[in-house]
Amino acid sequence: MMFKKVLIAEDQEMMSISVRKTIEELGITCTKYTYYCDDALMLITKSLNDDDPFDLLITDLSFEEDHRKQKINGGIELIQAVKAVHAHIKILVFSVENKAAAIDMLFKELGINGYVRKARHDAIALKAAIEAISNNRTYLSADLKQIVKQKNTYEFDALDITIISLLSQGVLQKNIPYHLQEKSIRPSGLSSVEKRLNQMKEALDFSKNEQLVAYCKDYGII
Amino acid sequence: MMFKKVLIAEDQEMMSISVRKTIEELGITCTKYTYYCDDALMLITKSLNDDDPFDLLITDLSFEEDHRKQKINGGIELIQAVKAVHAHIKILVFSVENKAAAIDMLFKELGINGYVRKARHDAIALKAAIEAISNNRTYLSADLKQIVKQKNTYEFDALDITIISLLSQGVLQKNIPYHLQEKSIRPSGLSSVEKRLNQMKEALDFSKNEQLVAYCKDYGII
DNA sequence: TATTGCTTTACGGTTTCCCGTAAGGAAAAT
DNA sequence: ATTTTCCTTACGGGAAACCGTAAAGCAATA
Repeated sequence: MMFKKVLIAEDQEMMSISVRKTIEELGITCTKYTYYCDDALMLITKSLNDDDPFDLLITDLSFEEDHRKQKINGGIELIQAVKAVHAHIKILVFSVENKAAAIDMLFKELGINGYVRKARHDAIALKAAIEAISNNRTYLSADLKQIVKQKNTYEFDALDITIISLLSQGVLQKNIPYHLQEKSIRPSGLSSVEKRLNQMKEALDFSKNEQLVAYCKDYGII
Repeated sequence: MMFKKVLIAEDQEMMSISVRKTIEELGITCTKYTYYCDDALMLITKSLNDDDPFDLLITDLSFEEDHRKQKINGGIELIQAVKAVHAHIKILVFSVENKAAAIDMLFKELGINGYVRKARHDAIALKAAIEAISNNRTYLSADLKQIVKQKNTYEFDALDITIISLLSQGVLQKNIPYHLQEKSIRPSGLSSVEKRLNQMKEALDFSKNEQLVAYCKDYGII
């Protein structure tokens, strides 16, 4: 039972054009699209009020800021907001993100129905995903399934991220306890800071803080 | 004088579709496309041999690896290889990259003719870029021009980049002289390393190495 | 209340880093 | 050849980070 009404939230105009074209090729005629998260939520709520709801939301994860200030920042927040008003809409995420932990979270915590990565054969993958979801299955491409399985990445929590952020801003390690107290983050002792840094370095097989900063920058953690 | 023959090197199928569509809308009918760098170079050389050369290459920067092992890795290498066989072809880079240093390098060192970022209004930007380049102008969108202009007060040279790379890989500062000697980079003394680090931190108003690593990651310097 | 187990904090010794100063060395100028 | 200048290297004292261990806090349990 193919979808009838689809909403596309994607800020790259070129990519949005392609998604529309692909949808069209599947014979879905009632398609709306937007370049902004706030608009996407607005269209969803409006369609509910009009008693003509969307069946599927195809959304990117990263949206760039511009002059139009948004309340909703990024695809994750959008999915949460949409789920809050329209719990049963199917959601297909279409993004370049390929970090196992992040994708795993999308399925487990946000309950998305499919994930297609912007990559070499994304057009065919997108069609397959829409097809699968319309038949009440979930979709995740084979290569990503493997990556998700072997996710042995360290889970950074708020304390970890705060510590590394402070370091990357030039705060002396011995002064970090003061900053943590200001933010009411516990534990805040210098030894705890040292312990956490050692845990992170141990888990990732690093020896220096500089490596942690580089790693967190690479993976968008800070 | 609009282009007649255009080659598209772009590994994301969806994005490639959109680029083709955009080109078509400009009235350019002789278009070839490929998902691989090696194929792109091959098509360029073949067109030269056939005495029917391409006028314009539109290429992405990042290409993902897959089962087809490539000699040319990424858009930068592709541009260098293409320039080597066909010096006068116009080159338009179409990428998500928004690091000032990287984009600046593309124009100054690789001599590209235009840069369009994959972003909100990329379709209209791509058309404008092709239009501009066909009139022997270069193209860089206004927002990126600003970023490139106000780029770093400090010019990182090979020594700087090597030092910061080593730090970000976990090498102890006191061991850096050894690594520099292995790479035959001079000066290599520990004091010189310290001096350089201080120069960089002074110029950027930083106090710790962690800040330098974060900065260089942000601007794509390492 | 006392015990147990766990987490957080405090402390001291060692290593590394930081920073100023002085010595060494090469190239240019006289 | 000598001086000047600039850059590189060496060294040493003090600050910060690193690391192990011990003490203190705290919650759960009996």
